Amino acid sequence: MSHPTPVMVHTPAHSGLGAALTYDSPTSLPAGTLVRVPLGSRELLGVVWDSDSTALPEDIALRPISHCLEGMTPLSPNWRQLVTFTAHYYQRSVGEVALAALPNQLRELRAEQWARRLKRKVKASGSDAREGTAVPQATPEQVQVLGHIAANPGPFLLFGNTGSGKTEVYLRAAHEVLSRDPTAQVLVMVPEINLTPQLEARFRERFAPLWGESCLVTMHSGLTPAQRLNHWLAAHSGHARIVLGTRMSVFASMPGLQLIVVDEEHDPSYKQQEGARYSARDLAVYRGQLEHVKVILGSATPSLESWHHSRPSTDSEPAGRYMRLHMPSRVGQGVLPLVRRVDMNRQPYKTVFSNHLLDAMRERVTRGEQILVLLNRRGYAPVLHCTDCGWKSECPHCSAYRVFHKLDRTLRCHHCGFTQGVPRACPGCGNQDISPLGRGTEQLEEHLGELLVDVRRPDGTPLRIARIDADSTRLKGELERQLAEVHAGAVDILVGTQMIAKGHDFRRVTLVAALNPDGALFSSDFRAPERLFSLLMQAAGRAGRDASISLTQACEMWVQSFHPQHPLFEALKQHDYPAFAHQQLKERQEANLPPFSFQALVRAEARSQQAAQDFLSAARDAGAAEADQALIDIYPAVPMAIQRVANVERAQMLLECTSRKALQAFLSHWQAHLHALRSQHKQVIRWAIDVDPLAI
DNA sequence: AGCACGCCGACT
DNA sequence: GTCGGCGTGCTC
Repeated sequence: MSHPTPVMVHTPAHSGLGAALTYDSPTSLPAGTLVRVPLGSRELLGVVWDSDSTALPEDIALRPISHCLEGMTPLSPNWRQLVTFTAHYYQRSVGEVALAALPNQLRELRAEQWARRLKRKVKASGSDAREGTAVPQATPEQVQVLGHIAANPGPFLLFGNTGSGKTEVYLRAAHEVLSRDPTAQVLVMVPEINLTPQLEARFRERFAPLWGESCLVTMHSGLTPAQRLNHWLAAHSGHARIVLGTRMSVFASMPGLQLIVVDEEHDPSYKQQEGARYSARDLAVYRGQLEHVKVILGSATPSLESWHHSRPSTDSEPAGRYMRLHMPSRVGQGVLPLVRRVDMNRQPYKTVFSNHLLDAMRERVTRGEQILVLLNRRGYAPVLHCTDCGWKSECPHCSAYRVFHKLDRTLRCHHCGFTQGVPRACPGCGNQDISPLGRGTEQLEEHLGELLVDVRRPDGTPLRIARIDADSTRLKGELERQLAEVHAGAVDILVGTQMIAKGHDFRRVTLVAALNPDGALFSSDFRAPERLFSLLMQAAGRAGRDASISLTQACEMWVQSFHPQHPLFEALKQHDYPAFAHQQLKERQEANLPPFSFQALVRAEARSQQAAQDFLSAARDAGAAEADQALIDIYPAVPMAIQRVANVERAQMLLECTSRKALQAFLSHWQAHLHALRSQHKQVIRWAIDVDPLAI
């Protein structure tokens, strides 16, 4: 008996093979079964898909399925629906999304290896429960929040400062579902797992004593292929009760899923920035609805989207779709740091550290306390420049300057990676005197060392400054090593990029300084203030987490700015996210920006800027009539902020609409035009649609 | 996207 | 004489 079987394989949407391919199978295979199928001269992993009414191509002889990966439960209808939705919403092929959501090694596994693995797995499952540690008493606030979560369908926006005890709420909510039902599973998502090892530690500490070490698995890009496969199988089989992972884990196959937690839900790293550009946070909410499972989004500075969606009802307007739960207190004796603004207009020209700040830093170090200094620019200086002829360290391949790295005396392009040694003399005029322009973390570290050379720690030894950024942590394990040094108290001042503001508790930090945050205030990117506020709040949250210190000495967050009266800093001073959000949302509403409208971005890359823009303009013309009818604005094509990267010219075109549905419907029709246009614009290297883009 | 097939320049 | 450049075109 012959069964025509639809199978999804990894084929891109623009190949004419966007839908399922039909294969021949001797037996009827249930949808969700993993199979290997021939395609051309290759053999690929595929997933048997739901047979809809897709017409079979008549003139093609069906090839047989090579074999199926037996002994594994088929992927569930919910999983397939999540994948289908993602593909449609983000304008990609279903096969691409489905196969990208599966561990890579599953693709390479041949039948014999598969059989061996299944046998091995059975004996591996044993319980190894360990000694438990005391579970803290829930605060009245936590009890109340948990009560709301139990009594309402969600999704919930858990709004609470660093240290307000959000993690304890996650733990208890997870414990509740896991202990009620022995097959229940919980998905916990974090922005970047290596930045938040503490969360993993707390989940392990709480649940390993109950259900063994293997009850929790992680999913992130740092796993080896073998680990990824093992962890994926543990989740898929239901053996792992808690999956803790980054954005990719939203696609984890979890048959017993009962709860989804998205920690730091505002974090931009939830948005995938290549391939299918999905938002794992948005998909988590969709998945929750699909699987009738509660979703908790947590943040001290929620995304304005989530804040808006969780607005309480007013006289004129109904409440948003999410339920907002507020946790205002800080657990323990910790108090929120005092925010101090330094008006840089009153400082001498080119001041890096105001004297006030330096004095405060000296005082803290002398007392044996730690300091964080934030600057969002790595390297020594962002530009090298000749005072004679005006030569600047431009990258020959990008429309950007190469950054001067003094430590290894190189000029490095942070966009394409092009690196050269620093020239001895100006390449333009031979002048020996070329000088750095602007400041990066390397220079800051050096400069600070000179300024504080006379400062001694309580034990009389000289102070130590360390730098943490993408350069200093390039080697594997280096971040952990450096952080351990800070925790051990070997470092007094930590200079770094936003990396150090995320996730880590530095218990003895009592002063955090942001040196030059003004760039985000007047940025062309309308989300820049939101990101800055979140970064500063998070950085402020690093300070004063050690009760013994905060009792004796107030913690401080210093902000040096030329616009100290800016409402963003006012709100920061009051630790008042709601005020900030209110002001920002008002601006967004007036300008009709998200969350009051929905956007999509088409990006094109070509050898010449003209070719990239021509393609986009043609696409605009092709969709003009339909877009007009659907009340969609298509803006003219423009060069991207960094127009050229690695000798490729980039252009983009923005689409905007007040209806998400209308925009989505338009995009799926328009795709076909774009594919057709692509063949007429042969100079275009590639193009892609980014739905709900984060940066424009 | 792969991967083959296919038709033109510098090497063992 | 071949090795190999990447331009079209096909894959159930």
